[in-house]
Amino acid sequence: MSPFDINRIRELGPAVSNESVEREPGPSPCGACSVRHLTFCAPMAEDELGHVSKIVSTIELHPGDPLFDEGEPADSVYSVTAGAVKVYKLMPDGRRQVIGFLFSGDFMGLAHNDMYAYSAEAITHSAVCRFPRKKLEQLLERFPKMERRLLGMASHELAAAQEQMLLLGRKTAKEKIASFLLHLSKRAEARGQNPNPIAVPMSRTDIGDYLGLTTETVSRTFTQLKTSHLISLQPANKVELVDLQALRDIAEGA
Amino acid sequence: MSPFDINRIRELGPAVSNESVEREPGPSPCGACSVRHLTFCAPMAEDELGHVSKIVSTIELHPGDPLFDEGEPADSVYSVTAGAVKVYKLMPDGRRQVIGFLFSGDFMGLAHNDMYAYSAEAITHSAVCRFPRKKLEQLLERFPKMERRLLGMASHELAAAQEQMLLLGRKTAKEKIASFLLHLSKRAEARGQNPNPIAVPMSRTDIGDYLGLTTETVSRTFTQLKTSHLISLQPANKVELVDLQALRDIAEGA
DNA sequence: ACGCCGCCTTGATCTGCGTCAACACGTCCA
DNA sequence: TGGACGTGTTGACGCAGATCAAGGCGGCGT
Repeated sequence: MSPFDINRIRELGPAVSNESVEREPGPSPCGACSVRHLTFCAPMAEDELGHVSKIVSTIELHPGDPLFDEGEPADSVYSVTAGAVKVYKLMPDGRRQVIGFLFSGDFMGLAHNDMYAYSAEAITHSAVCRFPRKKLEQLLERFPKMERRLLGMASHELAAAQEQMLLLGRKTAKEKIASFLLHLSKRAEARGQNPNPIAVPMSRTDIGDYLGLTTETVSRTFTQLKTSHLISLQPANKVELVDLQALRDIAEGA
Repeated sequence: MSPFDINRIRELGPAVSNESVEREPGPSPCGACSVRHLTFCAPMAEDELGHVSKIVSTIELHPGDPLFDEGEPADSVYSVTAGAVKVYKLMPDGRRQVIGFLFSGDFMGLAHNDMYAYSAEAITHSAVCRFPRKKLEQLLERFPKMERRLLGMASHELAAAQEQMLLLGRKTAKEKIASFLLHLSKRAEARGQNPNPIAVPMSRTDIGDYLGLTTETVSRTFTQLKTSHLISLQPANKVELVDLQALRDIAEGA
């Protein structure tokens, strides 16, 4: 699991160093960001790539750092290049709904009007790429095919959101937790990370706010799954999915 | 009161008839469909419009008629031109989550892969416009700006889905119902219909499956709001929002 | 006109999860 | 070294909403 084997692309734009690459689990803004440009816009011709790399900048975030808040003018779109970020909505009395957890390769900030629809905050030490909206739009003007890629990503997001509605509206606590773990595993695999002892970097409270549960219920359900030998809790916030099929059965409500 | 009782599904082929304009609140496939093309793709040049009208066909649906099922190959995108349609997901044991209610001007079927992510079924006597995916894609090739419109619509959908997550995960039954009624009202207004005594064409069961509640709780909450003089239930499934501000306060959890 | 059938409403009871509370454990810093 | 703090776990109890059950009502077909 070597984080980023750079070589892929060298940044042409500002704030670029073609040598500085961290191989750590920690963020590696530049290298990872390059990789992300590819993911974000791939496949992309050389000239396109040049244009894209000129408009981005990398931001490093520490655990708990806010990136933007719901209601702020949405002047940028972001792509996560390392770490984990949560996006959430708040009610006036403080009730919180986590809309999603973002990892390397995920994007956020596509707003249908001019304001962010949610707040974003780093969970772990993270790095994100910033795409100023104005410049991104100019780029879309120039390379209309990028819109299809964006549309594809938005559709994907939409399908995920609808799946989450089913979870929030109709699943039990146990089904929610099982679905959540399987989802995390699938996404880790998709991004080339170890899908089985999965990293679970977010707190019980965050998980609860994502699944429509309290931290106590999350905790109890974890121990229940552990006691039934479906999962095993490991050090460093890792969770091993011991009986995948049983978890799948539970997640689907079978 | 059956505005039209013609043959069930009447495919209108390439030509959009420009004369048949209905004046009824009931569905009006041809006229409305034309209008919808405009909405779907507006603003659109004359030649574009010509192209679009060549690829669509109109389908008439009666209450309870299915349009497509989750898991089917997604060969078409649909735009509702009259009536009301629900889209929903099912769990193996029959639990149901209604993902959304669609009215005139709404579209569905944007799938991120090749299968529909949900099932669609008419609630009232309805009409929808069918856009074969293949032909739509050719059109997108020819008129890339349409993709921006589609992207805008998808982003809008996404924001709505995220708002619904907050509702499903964190709101009480009363807050859910109040939010739902206000949402219906806003959408009726957006489409130029009466926003106050609002039409509520879907059943209590559908509402419950949309809000993550049972029909009994939906019913009880309606009577509770009625008893508190916040709403008034009128004949023909109409609901009057008597105290808008109080409803808004409840919906926001204030 | 009648009876059937869906949908809605209402009541009684049950329960999954929330709430409140206590405590264990690790980390940080004085 | 100790204590304050944040995070996680566990227990006891309560409640919002689910479940079970019983009508009411209106539309529709014969």
